[in-house]
Amino acid sequence: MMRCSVSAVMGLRERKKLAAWRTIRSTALRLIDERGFDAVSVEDIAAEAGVSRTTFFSYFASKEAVVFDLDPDEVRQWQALLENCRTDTPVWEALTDIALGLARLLADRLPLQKRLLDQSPGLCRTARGACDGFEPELREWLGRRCPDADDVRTALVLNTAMAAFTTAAEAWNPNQPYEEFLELVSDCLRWAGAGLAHPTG
Amino acid sequence: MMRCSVSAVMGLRERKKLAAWRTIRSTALRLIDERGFDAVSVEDIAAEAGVSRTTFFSYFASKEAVVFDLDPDEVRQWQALLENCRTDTPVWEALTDIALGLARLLADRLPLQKRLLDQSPGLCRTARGACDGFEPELREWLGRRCPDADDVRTALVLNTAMAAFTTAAEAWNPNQPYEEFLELVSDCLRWAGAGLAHPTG
DNA sequence: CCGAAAGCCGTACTGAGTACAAGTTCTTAC
DNA sequence: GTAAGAACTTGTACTCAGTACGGCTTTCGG
Repeated sequence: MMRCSVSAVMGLRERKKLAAWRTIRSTALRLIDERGFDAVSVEDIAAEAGVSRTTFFSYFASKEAVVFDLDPDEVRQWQALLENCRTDTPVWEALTDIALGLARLLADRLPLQKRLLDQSPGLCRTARGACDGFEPELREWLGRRCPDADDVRTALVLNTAMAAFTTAAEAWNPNQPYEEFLELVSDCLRWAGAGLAHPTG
Repeated sequence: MMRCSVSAVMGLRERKKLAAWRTIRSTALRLIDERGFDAVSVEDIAAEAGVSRTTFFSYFASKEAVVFDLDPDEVRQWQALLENCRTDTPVWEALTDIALGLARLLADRLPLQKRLLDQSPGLCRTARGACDGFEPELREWLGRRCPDADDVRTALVLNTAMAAFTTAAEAWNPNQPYEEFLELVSDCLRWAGAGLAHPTG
């Protein structure tokens, strides 16, 4: 076991799985972009991607997941982002860095996601999905980072940071250059960090 | 039209509608409390309440709505809360007052809702529902209150306040006295208002 | 009391999500 | 290389939320 030839780096099975994942996802995004989220059924996606409906649901937990789930590569980057985080800076600064890192990580797909959210009412419910998917890992990270802190306070920090990120995502116009979004994220986190009871500074 | 006899205060039609609403709602909460959200179908609720499935959906937009929607009486109280808000205090203070007023308004049902959320995975997705339902009106209120403010900043204030409220609701144990929850709401809003970048104060 | 509006119900449909058994493809240990 | 077995795919069949609609009953206004 664990031979080191090229094909053993990632077995045929794994490679096929990743390829299927990407085919399904890109097919789904294309169709949804063309017709709108509600006008595309899972059936349509599966057929167009050349798999069965059953298989679609073995890759994605729901129809919405196909819009929001991360590519395995991106998952690795996201994990690296959390791991390589400086531990000598204040928590809020570290969180800001993570938020900006995440924003950069999502640069390819967020504009599309934003457009879909803006036009597809059926997707609004999960608007938070764009960011909520990262909550469990972030929570864990925060717990490791501040093991002695008050639970409520920690949760508040996390939820507020996510609210700031979401606010930036909502305010941003996907036709603007991505830099604008990064600045919005930065602004929102700075404001929330400084305290919203104070007048704008 | 517009006679002032007793029966004209609220026509028979309206009274029946309100009665039906309350019957459906209380039936639903009872069943869901007994068996869990996912183990109760809309069919069950409708049957037990003595109406048709169709009628259920004419009263509630979704199965989740029956858990979170406000009683018309509560809607009036909620609107009054927004209207009677002092305009001479800083926004964040006013928001804190509203949050506390809302918490008091929900005192009857929030413990039950919290219990349901804690145990019913199917409801988690809408966890925000407990508070998101108030967003549109709050947003409007904020817009009226600060017509000249930066849109992003305003949205951030709103989203952060809701995050604080949600954090309190998540942290609170429904078996604790309700006072604890009110204090949590107050704490979370105070912290967020003071700025999360600063150490606990 | 009569017409119009509002409300209720049964029926029938779409589409998401799950369960499962049978078939296919890859892996691995020999 | 091959055979046992794990992992993956697929079709089928089901449950349930949510929508559309036509017909019936109740209430309202005059």
